[in-house]
Formats: sequence, C-alpha cells, structure tokens
Amino acid sequence: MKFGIQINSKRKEFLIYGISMFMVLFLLKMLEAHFLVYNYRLDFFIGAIAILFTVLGLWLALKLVKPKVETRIIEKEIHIEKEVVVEKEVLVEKEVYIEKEVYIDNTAPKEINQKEIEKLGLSKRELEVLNLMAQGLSNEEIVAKLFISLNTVKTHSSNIFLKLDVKRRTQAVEKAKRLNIIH
Amino acid sequence: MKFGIQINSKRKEFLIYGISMFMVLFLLKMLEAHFLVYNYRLDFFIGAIAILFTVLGLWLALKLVKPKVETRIIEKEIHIEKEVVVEKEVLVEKEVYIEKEVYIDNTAPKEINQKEIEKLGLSKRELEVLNLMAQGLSNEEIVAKLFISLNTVKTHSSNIFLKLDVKRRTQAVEKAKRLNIIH
DNA sequence: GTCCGGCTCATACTTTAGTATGAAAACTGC
DNA sequence: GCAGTTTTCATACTAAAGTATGAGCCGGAC
Repeated sequence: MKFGIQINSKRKEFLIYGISMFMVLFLLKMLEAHFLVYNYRLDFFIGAIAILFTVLGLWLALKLVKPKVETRIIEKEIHIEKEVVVEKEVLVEKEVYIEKEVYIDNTAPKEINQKEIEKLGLSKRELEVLNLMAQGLSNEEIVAKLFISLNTVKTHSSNIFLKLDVKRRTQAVEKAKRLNIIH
Repeated sequence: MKFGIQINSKRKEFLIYGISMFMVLFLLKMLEAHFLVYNYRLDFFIGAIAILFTVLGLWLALKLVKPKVETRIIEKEIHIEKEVVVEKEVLVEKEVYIEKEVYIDNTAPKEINQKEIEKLGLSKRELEVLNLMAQGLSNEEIVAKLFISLNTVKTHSSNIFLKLDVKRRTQAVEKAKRLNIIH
C-alpha cells in the first residue's frame, strides 16, 4: 500500500515563465517604438513597466507557491465480490484503486518512509493493522475489516508494539506518524 | 509535545529564480544594446526598472508567503518546588512558561481551532487530558503528569469521548487532530 | 446568598487491550 | 522439497480502559 508520486515540473515552469517574460519585454519595446514618444510619456511608460513587472513578479511567485491539483491514488479498497466458478459461489477479494484529485501542499504530508518500515521489520499485514489503528479503530473493528480473528489482530498488535518499541496502540500511532510510517 | 518546526527551501528557490531572471534580462539588454544602438541609455534604464520591479514583486510575494519567525509560548512546564513555610516543607506547583522561537508556516500546521473547542464545550482540563492522550500516554501516565487520581482521569476521558462523540481514546485523538483541536 | 459549571474522587462493574505461549497453514526463495 | 517468514488462530491470563452513578469542593455569575 504505497502512494507517493513526486512531481517535479518546476523546471518546465521556469522555462515557460522565462520565455513569456522575454516576450512581454519585447512587446514593450515594440510599443515604445511605435506609440510612445519618449520625451512626453516617459514617466508614464516607466510607471507602467514598474507596475507590470511588479505584478508579474507577484503572480509568478504566488503561482509557484500555490498548491497544485494532481491526480493520484489515495485509496485502496478491497471489494468482496461473488464469483461463480464451476457451479460454486466464491467470495473473491479485489483490490480497487481509487483515484481522486487532491491538493498537494509541499509543506504537508510527507512521503511514507519505506526505509524506516524496513528497518523496523514491519510486515505488510502489520502495517495494515497499524493503519487501521491510526484511524481509531478497535481490535473488533479491525477484525471486521480484515476478516481475521480477534486473536490474530491481537498477535499483530503485540508484534507491532514490540517492533515499534512501545506499549500501547496510542503510542504506536503517535510514533508511527512521527516516523512517517503512516499518514 | 511536538511543534512542527519546518524550514522550507522556498527562499533559496526564489533567489535562484530571481538571479536567473536577472541574467536573462541582462542578456536581452546586451543584445538589444548591440543591435539597437540608438538611445541605448534609455533601454538600459527601462530594462533595469523591469528587473528591479520583477525582483520587487518576487520579494513581495515571498514576504507574504514566507514562514515568519515568531516568539510564542510553546510549552508549559509544571515545576514542583520545595518551599519552607513556617517550619514546614511544602511542595508547590509552579507553572513555568517557556518561550521559544519557532518557525510558523502559514501553509502548514494549522492553528488550534478555538471555535471548535467552544462548540464542543471542551473544558481546559479536558483539553489537557486530550493532549496527553494524543501523545500516547496511558491514563496512569496522565495521572502522574497532572497529579490527579486515576478515577478523575477516567471521568475526564469519558466526558471527552461524549463531547467528541467517539468511543475510544484512539478515535478521540484522531478526531481531535482532524478538527485541529490539538496538534 | 444561591446556582452552576468545572474539577475532583470513589465504588463497582463491564469491556477492551495486551501478554505469553504454542502451533498449524501458507507463502517465498533457493 | 526444505528453511524461513508471515499469517493465522487458540487458550489462558493480566492489565488497562471505559461506564455508571453519586458526591464533595470551589470559584464565578446573578
């Protein structure tokens, strides 16, 4: 369960802005040459340029800072579906990836720290349990989500606590979030 | 007790951008100066203005977005001190406010939602307990921090759960963080 | 003064969480 | 197939969390 797609199209943006800036400047030269008589409207002209480029700079900077909307996979749902296989009904788990448009704030949620997970030796299933824990679910509710027994969930929990070196689920969640193991 | 201190590298980016823009414009001016010989002093002047105000705009925008360094109270420690009062040693709680300089990023960690707290009717003490909960502390540990009985902590907890409309501490923490009631 | 909300605490109880230990499937890589 | 890990589950237990109810204390509002 990983969704961490980095965007790095800033260089392209810089190029576009640079070119447009160049064009604006060129346009100004044209205007200057054709419509403005230097001696009379010079002060006006300079003022206009000043304002224009101030706004341009502002717009530019804000554009770069503004959160971007991107499509990325943010959810993985497991759908239980019935399938009839040779006269027998079988329940089949299907992973359905749901894409949604989300605001990405470059200061906000960090990537999942895969290295840390490895270092701690957390298994896939343990991570699942940990994530559900972080959502405030009780063991019973986790049971209902993962279709396993309560004892199994407890075993996973205990193992998680051991690996994270904590004593309780609340601590586990706190530490996991701090280490960017979960969101 | 954690406070997201984060220094982003936006400033550096803007600086780089500003400088490169400057260089581009300068190059442009040089080219112009060579081919358009007439009135080349004015061209330079206008170019300089353009550059200056672009940078100004950038700087302005940067100033608006830039994380501000502010001094604010981020910790409240309770010091237990001995005081000799009329031949008797007494333990006295003293609240010591510690001020630190922290980076405040207006795009990142949100302010504590005071309105929401009011709306939910959470009392001062309940908030304290909630915060300690969020740090992963057990009731026993909260007892040790607040110098109250276990039963009191349990009472507070129950009231918190009622007010937040949740069933467990893990849910309470999750919801409280979501509502920006706590960090 | 009286009332009220917040804080404190207690008893008694139920429920959930967590530990310890052992063990059987299932999958993974060689 | 075999070794090793993961996942699963069980039993039996202890510890912690949470509920329900009642009550005393205190400070501020009216």
